[in-house]
Amino acid sequence: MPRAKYQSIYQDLKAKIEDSTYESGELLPSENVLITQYDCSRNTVRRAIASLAEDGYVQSMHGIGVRVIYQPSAQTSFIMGGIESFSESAERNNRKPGTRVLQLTTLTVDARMSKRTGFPEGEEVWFLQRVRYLDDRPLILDLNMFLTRLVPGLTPEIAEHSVYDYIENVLGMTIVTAKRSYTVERITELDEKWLDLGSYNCMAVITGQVYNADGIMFEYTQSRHRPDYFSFHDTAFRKKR
Amino acid sequence: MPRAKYQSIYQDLKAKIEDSTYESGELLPSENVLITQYDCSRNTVRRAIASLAEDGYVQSMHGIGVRVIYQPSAQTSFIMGGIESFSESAERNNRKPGTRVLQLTTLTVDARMSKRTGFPEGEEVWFLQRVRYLDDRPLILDLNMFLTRLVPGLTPEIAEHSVYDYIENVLGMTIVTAKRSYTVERITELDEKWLDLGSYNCMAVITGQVYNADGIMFEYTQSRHRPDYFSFHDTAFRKKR
DNA sequence: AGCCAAAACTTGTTTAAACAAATTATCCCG
DNA sequence: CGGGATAATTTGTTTAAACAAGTTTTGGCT
Repeated sequence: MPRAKYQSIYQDLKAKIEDSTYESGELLPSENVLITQYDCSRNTVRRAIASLAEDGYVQSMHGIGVRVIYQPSAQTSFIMGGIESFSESAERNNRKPGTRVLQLTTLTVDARMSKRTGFPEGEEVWFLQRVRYLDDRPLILDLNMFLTRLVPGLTPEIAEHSVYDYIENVLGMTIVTAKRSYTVERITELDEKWLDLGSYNCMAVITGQVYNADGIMFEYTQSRHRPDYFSFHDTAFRKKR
Repeated sequence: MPRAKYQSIYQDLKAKIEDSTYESGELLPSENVLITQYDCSRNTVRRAIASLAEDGYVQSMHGIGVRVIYQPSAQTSFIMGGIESFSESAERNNRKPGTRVLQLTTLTVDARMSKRTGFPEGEEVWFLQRVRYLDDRPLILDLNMFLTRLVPGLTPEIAEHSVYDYIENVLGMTIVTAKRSYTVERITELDEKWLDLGSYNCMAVITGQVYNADGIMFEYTQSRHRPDYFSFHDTAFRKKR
């Protein structure tokens, strides 16, 4: 459960928006009302509301109030969001996850690899390649590289289950930030060899760097998805001049 | 220029990170130092730092400091981010923009269209279809629908120049929030008819709803990009349990 | 009724203070 | 010299207060 008061207010408001206690298009109760409802200060309420705005749930209007702009998404595809392990995503989308490990070796980062991944040259890393199954169909090709210095003791068994579970619950490392880039690329021989591609000649590709609690980049990842099993959602704001 | 103090601090720190005054991997000066540097309160400094973290520029570490995790991205492709008009994006990526208007009509939203776009049934909307050129090559197919009630007086001339410029500077409406969904879809007959597709049989598709300052959704948009001219960047955070 | 000023209510920004929690540096003692 | 408690430093959370700025309501005057 949330350790901070603003987080519990955020979650309570979020739940009430999702179950239409506060309906889309309406205004939230004013800050003063929420202050008495949650018995807290104005800043704490405002912090919760700011998080909801960041998620695209509400939009503040100066002098007027806070409008609910939430729209439930009826998505049937594989939805990305936040930092999640494959197992977590599959579970959230009500699909049966499966994993086949193709390769697990160590290698030393050279100049070319350093430029591509962002790892310092000379660092030793794990090189892990996996096929991901959703409901028994091979749909995603995952490439992961982990700093062996920070993620020691990887085994095929761990890679088949969940590396993130191992990192967080066995090694005790905290995962914090991920920077990602979304592109669409032509299929490769590896894609064709291992995946069920249908007639697609493109893949949705997510590449990213992941940082731990010390602000050290410990993982580079590339995830190749068959197009119809990929969907990503985002909220953006118009920059003020 | 920024109206608020925290915004100018944010921009100043951002610039100093981008020009390596504060290098990646290093710690920012502590909050107390920044308070004296910028002659402001702690909350104001913290607000600026929170924005930098949201952008993936820094990461705070409890009891230690704020680490810079910025990495400059070599942007060779067409990069999306924030809410921008096509002209603005093209200019930022140093490409010559061009537009050809295919269709500009009005229609009434029926049940099927309402479900797809999120517009209320019965509303009258503009239906606008355009081909977008980058450096004289047809690469993007844009479909826009605007509430005629909120965006009156559209003409092919405006559509060829910039609808957003018309909305903001002529109508005086303020654009605030955009919710987007990124998917990859098979090419359609329209894609093939109007665009230079190479051998791709997929398109990167961005669909979205845009809200104005009153929290009213006034635009539905679908933008179909040729894969090699599309790239989107994002920063995500691991959810705390 | 209509108009206008004032008041009330809303969100936005900034400062100040106190305490909590995590890490690092210091100092004292054996 | 080593170890451990203590102090200092750092970020995290919460409260309180004041003022600014935008919108709506009120009320009074013509």
